[in-house]
Amino acid sequence: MENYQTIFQSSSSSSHLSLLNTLNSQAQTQRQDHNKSNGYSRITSMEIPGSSISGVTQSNSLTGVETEVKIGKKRGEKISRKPRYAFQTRTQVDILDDGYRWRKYGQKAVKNNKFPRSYYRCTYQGCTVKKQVQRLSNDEGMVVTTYEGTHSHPIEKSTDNFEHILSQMQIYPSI
DNA sequence: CGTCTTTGACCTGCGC
DNA sequence: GCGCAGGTCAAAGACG
Repeated sequence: MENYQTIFQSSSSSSHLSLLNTLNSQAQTQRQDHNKSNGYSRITSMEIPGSSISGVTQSNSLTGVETEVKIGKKRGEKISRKPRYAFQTRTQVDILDDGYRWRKYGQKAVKNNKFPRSYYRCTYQGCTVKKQVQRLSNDEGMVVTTYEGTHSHPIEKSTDNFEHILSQMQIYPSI
């Protein structure tokens, strides 16, 4: 029954979607090439010139990590796969305002990390996208945001700052 | 009153 | 089989 959409609806103002869509396409192509079983099979880096997120001037670099996840651990359901993208962001704020509405549904202490990991789910009806946010203990200025799945709907609010950042992202094929 | 966060319990996978 | 770690659920409370 779970039908995870990977096709974005057209939205003229959704550069976030465009970017993630690009990543998704790349990831799928690379997945065919490298066909690793699981884990972080590919790393994508992005350089962002001085920028601000939600009014906080920070991020100089982002690192995107694409991987695949087995899901369906929900009480005996079938196992399927979802793309997952991790972005390392150097910022003082944990929550990047990416234009979507998120509801926090959990927080867990992570081993070897003094900061907890937070779990968020997109609140758009029918959207199953999740994200995890975690601050690195060995680099307190670095926040890792992991997106799981892709949005099948337009952004709900305008986030010029974030769009500006994304628009300047340069995607490197690999590390 | 609706929405969101907090937080402990619960479930599952994995390594030993 | 057991214990640990990661991920999710859901009740209760906070907040606008």
